[in-house]
Amino acid sequence: MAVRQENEPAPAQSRAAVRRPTINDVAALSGVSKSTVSNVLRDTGSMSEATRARVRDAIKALGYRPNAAARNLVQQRTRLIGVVVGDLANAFNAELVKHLELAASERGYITLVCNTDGFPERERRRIETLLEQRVDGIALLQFTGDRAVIGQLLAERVPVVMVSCWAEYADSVAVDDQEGVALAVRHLVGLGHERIAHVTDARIEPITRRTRLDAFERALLLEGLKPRPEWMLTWDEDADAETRERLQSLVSGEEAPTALLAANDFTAIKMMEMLEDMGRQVPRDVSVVGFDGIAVGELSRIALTTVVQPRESLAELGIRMLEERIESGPDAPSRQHRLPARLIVRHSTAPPPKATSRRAPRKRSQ
Amino acid sequence: MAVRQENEPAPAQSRAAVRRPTINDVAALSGVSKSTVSNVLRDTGSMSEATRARVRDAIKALGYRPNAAARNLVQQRTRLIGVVVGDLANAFNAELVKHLELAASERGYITLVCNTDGFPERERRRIETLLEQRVDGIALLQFTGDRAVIGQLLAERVPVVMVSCWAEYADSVAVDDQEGVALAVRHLVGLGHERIAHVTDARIEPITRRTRLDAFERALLLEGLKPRPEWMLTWDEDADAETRERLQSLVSGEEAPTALLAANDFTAIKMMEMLEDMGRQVPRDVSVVGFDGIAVGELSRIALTTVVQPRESLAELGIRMLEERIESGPDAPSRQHRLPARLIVRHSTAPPPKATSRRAPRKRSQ
DNA sequence: TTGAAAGCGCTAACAC
DNA sequence: GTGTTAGCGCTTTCAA
Repeated sequence: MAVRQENEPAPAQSRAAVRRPTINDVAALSGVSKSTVSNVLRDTGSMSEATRARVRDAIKALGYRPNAAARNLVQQRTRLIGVVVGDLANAFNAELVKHLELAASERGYITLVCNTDGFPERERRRIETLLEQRVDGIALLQFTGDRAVIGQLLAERVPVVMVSCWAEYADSVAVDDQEGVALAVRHLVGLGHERIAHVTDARIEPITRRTRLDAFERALLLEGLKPRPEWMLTWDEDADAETRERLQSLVSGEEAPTALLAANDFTAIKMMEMLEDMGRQVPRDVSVVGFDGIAVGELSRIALTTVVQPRESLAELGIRMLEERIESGPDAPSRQHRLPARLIVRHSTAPPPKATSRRAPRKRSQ
Repeated sequence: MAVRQENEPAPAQSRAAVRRPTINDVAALSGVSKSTVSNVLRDTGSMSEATRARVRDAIKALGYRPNAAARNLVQQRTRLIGVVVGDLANAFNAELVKHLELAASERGYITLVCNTDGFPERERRRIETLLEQRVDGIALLQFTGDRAVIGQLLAERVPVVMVSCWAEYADSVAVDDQEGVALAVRHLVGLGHERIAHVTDARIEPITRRTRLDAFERALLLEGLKPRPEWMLTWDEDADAETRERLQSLVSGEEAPTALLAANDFTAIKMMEMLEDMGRQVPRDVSVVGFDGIAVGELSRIALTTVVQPRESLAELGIRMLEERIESGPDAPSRQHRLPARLIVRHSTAPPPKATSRRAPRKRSQ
């Protein structure tokens, strides 16, 4: 091992990143001007086949690759888009990001993925970075953070699309929460459940949380059931014990709910776990329905009945909307889309333990 | 809806992305030269407090934000790093990417995430894009693709680090597969298992696959057990039925294995599903051990005994190695790290159904 | 302490 | 068909 002397100069190669050939090198080698090279690269202008061939050869010989920074600088667009996500480790988000990356890439965009872990400070810094990069647009996913940020972005006239969340004043694409929740409630009622509780997740973006909760109450009402405030739980990862306690007291009463509708799959699975810890079987004692349709739910040991969000379409449409926004500029009116939800019935739902009422099953146009 | 005339000029805002203030604007407003502004921004040089304040005010007043493309161009470095991953929807990868993003961002790098779905063509295009962006370095995760690509990158002298996979000639960081597998085997043998099968996944990067398989055989030998080639399965998502058949015949014989060691959690869980489809209980009839330590395994309904990879350390160290490579240039010798594995015993393992031998439990220095 | 000027690698308008 | 030229927004000498 050579010991480095105190004042020895740094080793040769150090960070002097290998010099890459530029368009000038190509021009010199092929004996044309750099605009001709540029024209060949971008397939514009017109030139003789011979010239084109010579340029192509030079490019290959040198291993030339255009420098995006230079192009960005002069074109004033980067074909970069930022994707801001709370938690990539969440399966739903990961799948969404994956499809966003695909859709973006098919349209010639590169994605910069930013994981904020829900910290507003981190989020602010990430967005700042994205703006320095002059991203052409930003996709906000399951945005749990400071909503002021959105307003600020809009004020800066940066193209923004909300994917799987919602803001009145910004382009948004999300699942039809209302219909999704209604599907779930109808399914449970169809099985004979009349006492249905709702469990939401503190980390769901507030507007979506509110929407799903409202949809839940409305759906109950439509089924002739009365929403009970004490049956609305919020699960908070940071206050696990508290949730457990509330759930415990909820299910141990005589008039305990026979079904739980969770605002997402993650929570649904958590609830299954908790219930079984407490000695309640799912679905024998309590039915559980989720929302999202993440892959884990398919496992036969989980077999979660759930409302599926069309992740691929959400991503696809989100990117399309973002691109349109980029094209049309900040003054075009904002657009919102709701995509249809779909119920998948598996084995976490069953009729309630004992029939608590004898009213005839209601026919509904599904 | 206004109908657009044939030769009408395009609408005003259209894609003429809002003009952002430049360093010149700041210089003009604060009455200094742009080099002074630059110095204030980068906190270099020396200037009077008054000047600094004036420049700061101008920056704030204009909402100025430096343009990364311009900086990249002149500095010949981008602080961008590419992360190439096969499948983000895979929980292990998603977590790794998440931690890579964090570690990178803490060091001032931005990550470009590329999902290849294992298609060599897509992978090649993505890497090409990364190189056009002049990323400072690339992290290859669970790299299943064309290994020629790595050689090519190395030949181009691009800083590369393999995270959770291995290449002799490139910087690599991975878990200690050998020790991990040994832990699992010892655990099973300790429970009394003597007939242990191995199931790998066709999508695991070949070298890792090989390493784990070899480690498995070696561990068996060390325990005085004989590896049986017919007990080495490969699960292939695209040939699900075939795997099922092989598994079926494997477990239906008289001398069937009483335990399965899978090369990753995903496969382990798949095997649990298949076994239970076939009417075998886990762990009553067959024990199953995984490898990775993904979150799903923690669910009480899954409760997978598994070898945990230290994802956070892998990511952290991977980024650090990449940065060092960026600093030291392509000629520094390559470095490899193995991180310790940890066994987590949950409820997918138990003693074999009937004691098949009475040999005394062996004491081992763990 | 500050400024002038060159130039990073490319595109695009225009000339020839 | 092909070349010339003027930047894009910044950093970085080097002078003043």
